[in-house]
Amino acid sequence: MATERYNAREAEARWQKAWTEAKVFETKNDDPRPKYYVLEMFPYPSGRIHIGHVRNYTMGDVVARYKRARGFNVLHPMGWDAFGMPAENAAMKGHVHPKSWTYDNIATMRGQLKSMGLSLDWSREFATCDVEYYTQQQKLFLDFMKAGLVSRKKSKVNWDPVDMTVLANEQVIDGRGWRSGALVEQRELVQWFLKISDFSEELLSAIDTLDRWPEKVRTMQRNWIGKSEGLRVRFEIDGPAAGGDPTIEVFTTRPDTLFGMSFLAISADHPVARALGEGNADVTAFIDDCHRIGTSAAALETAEKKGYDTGLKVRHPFNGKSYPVYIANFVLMDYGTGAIFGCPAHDQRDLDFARKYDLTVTPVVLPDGEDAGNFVVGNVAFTEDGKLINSDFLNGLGVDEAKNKVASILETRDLHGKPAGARQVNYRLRDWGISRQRYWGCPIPVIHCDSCGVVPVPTKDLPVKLPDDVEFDRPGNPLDRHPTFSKCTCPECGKPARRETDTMDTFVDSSWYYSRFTEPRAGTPTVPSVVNSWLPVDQYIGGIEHAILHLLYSRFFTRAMKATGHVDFDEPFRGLFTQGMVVHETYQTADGEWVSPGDVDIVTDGGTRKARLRTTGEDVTIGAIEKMSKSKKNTVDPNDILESFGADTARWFMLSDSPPERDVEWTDAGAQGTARFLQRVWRIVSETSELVPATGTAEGGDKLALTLRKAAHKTLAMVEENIEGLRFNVALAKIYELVNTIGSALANERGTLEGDLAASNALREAVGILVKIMAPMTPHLAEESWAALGHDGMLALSDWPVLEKSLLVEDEITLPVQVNGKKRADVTVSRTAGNAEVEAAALALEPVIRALEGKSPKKVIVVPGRIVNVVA
RNA sequence: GCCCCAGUGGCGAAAUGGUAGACGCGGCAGACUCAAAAUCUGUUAUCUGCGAGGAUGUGCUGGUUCGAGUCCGGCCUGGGGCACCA
Repeated sequence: MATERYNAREAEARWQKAWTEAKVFETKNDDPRPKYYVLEMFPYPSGRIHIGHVRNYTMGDVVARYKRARGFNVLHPMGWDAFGMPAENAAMKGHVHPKSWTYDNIATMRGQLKSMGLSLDWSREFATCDVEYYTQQQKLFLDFMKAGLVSRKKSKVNWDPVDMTVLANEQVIDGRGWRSGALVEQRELVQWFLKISDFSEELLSAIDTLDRWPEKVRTMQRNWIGKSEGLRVRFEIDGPAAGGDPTIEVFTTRPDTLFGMSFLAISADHPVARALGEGNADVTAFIDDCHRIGTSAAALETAEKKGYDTGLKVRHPFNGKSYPVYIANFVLMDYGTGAIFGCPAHDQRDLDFARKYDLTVTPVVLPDGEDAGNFVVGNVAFTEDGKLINSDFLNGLGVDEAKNKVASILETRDLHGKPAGARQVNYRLRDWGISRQRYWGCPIPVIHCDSCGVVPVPTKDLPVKLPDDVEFDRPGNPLDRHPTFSKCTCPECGKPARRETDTMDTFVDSSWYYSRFTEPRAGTPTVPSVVNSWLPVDQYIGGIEHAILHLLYSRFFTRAMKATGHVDFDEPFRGLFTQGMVVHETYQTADGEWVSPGDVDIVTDGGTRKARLRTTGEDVTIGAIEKMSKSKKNTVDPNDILESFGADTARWFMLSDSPPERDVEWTDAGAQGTARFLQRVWRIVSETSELVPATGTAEGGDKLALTLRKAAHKTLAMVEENIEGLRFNVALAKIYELVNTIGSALANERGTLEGDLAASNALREAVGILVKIMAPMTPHLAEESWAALGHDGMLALSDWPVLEKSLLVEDEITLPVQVNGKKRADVTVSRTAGNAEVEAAALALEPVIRALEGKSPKKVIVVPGRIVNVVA
């Protein structure tokens, strides 16, 4: 058969051009068909697309192309999450302006994405660093201010005392600044916040409505919001008050354990701690020590638990005893009241602390089945339910009863003019600090006036544009030292004033871009009628690493935009899918240098794989399969893949094998296998077009014709089901099976196919279905094949095949037969056979009789259409 | 440290509580070829057996069930997130 090989490079460029020229993927807002909005998380323009992008955008594209074929008006846009630190780092390192660095990167990456053949509406593209985009974002900010959703308060930052600059958490390594190596300090700055905590309850309860989100993401968000019901308890200071207030208030979810108290601990930032620190060098030293741990929760909680005994005592509300007050490095000022009471027997952290400082451990909750006389707590706290002991009037109660009793008493008792206790619902979720002391972000549009205070920039004066003439020759915020940026006049009184130099967290940019795509050039943030018709996003696809922050901020932002009239819906993402990462083997030379896969040859020597350095032939060690990272050099550049194999191979391979939510490993051998498979499909298409030139209708037929038709329609049904469920790897496996069926028919039944019209029409139908169901994954090959089969017009514009359900029904079914849960035989029965009939047939089988060893069955379980289990 | 997730052949994996290993990669054997590549066919969990077959097997461990990779309890290992990386 003189079939030419499929030339991916040539065909892909040709079809990409044809799609662009015909504007096939440009979406109209007034199209009457039902809408479908599919969106992948937009990329940060780091310079080159990453293999993870290839995977993410291929998945979205499969959905987009599939839904388009099924008759939807599909919106599938792309843009750039273009503000952020790397541009400034590049500016400091390479003397290139963040703006040109970013836009150059975008140009490169746009080209790479285009070569993937994604069905994107490029006419809607924007970058968040476009002045047009951040102007609208500034308008939103001003509207949020008006609506009372913005606040200013003091909050902590990591401060590098040598570079004199604020550091991001990732720039703090082992407590030191990444460039200077100086010990990082905490500083308090007055910063801008969005009041996400106003929506804590709403964001929590609405999680129940997100039924097309992964359960694990919903759980993570629930835990993050962290609703807890507890009691604020005020303890009287035993002796002179520090700082005026004669009491210290704690928040606890376990008021039932009050009688097990052995200390009270306050945060290093608690007003009492600060008051004690004044004029006391020891206290100050301890507080400074706490501040050096950093600001990240992970650092705080993995640090060794330390406390400082202040010498202060508090009086217990019930037993009248005094307990020591510690300043402790694990108590957070941001959560609750910044103070806790410690009950070591029933809280692990308190127990660790008590053991370290030799404090008493009194169990007050007795596990069921334990004896109060012998029960002791060792090094594991008991945190579950039980009966109260050693607790005076609470003895014998359950945990919940005891909590209620304590709350009822304390909320009616007076302590220095206020109730001694108050029930409170508390959330872990904190307000969203959006201030960044950096250049490459959206300027916060406010002005500071000595007379008028904080004044919003009037809308007519927007945008507050980032100046281009900035220098990165030293660390710190270039906006601060810019000669004119901060100089302005107060819009209210006209006196000289200062412009805010903080810019916004880049999470703000990504919290509403999905709405902007619906009308990306509008002079308002959104056009409500348009955005309300498109949103919510039907299918959002992105990395699991965004499970909490980005997705929660977006959910909040949508509500804030609703409150200010920009949108009229609550939840931005109806369906969410979180994909796994792309991983790769690592390679290391004998002296520990990491080696890139591109510099390594893999050889198989007697069944074992070995790796050699291509240049020198030196053996290198094959290491663990890990997340691709620059430091381990185990990255694969998608460009190489696209150039050597073509987009369809890259796309197909990214979808095959691994389930999309799991990590996937890129292997060269796998890519080659995919390329071979695509050539095989091309041969099948070519042979079919030569063999069956006429267009006939497939119907009826027997033997081969029926086999082919059944295989094609069964595959069609499975592919529909598995694309809808985003199980791409399974959909692909079913396509392989169809190709195997068609391939073996072409190889072994040539005579029938040439002589029997029913068979040849069935072949043609099967190949046509094959091409169409592959089109979402390998669109270029599918277009080329469609044309080769003699069709006019683009496949991208044609409909999905119509499923003939009658072909899915089988007359006979084969059921496995188990004896005591072990499979012993198969039984083939009519589809309509009743349970008694199936049972009789199963018991008559020779292997079943043998397995029963003469015993009579006690019970026979027949699950219709599934299985027979004989219990002996 | 806290929250969440994953673990199945040599490898990637499949499996509404119902035949564990579909499909692919790799390997092995064969066909075609002067030869190679490409292609095609067969085979491929482990142990045992000439074979029919039998036994074992889904990270470890205990449980629920007629039946558990799947559900529940306790562990182990790896990964993601932890509020200024995006």
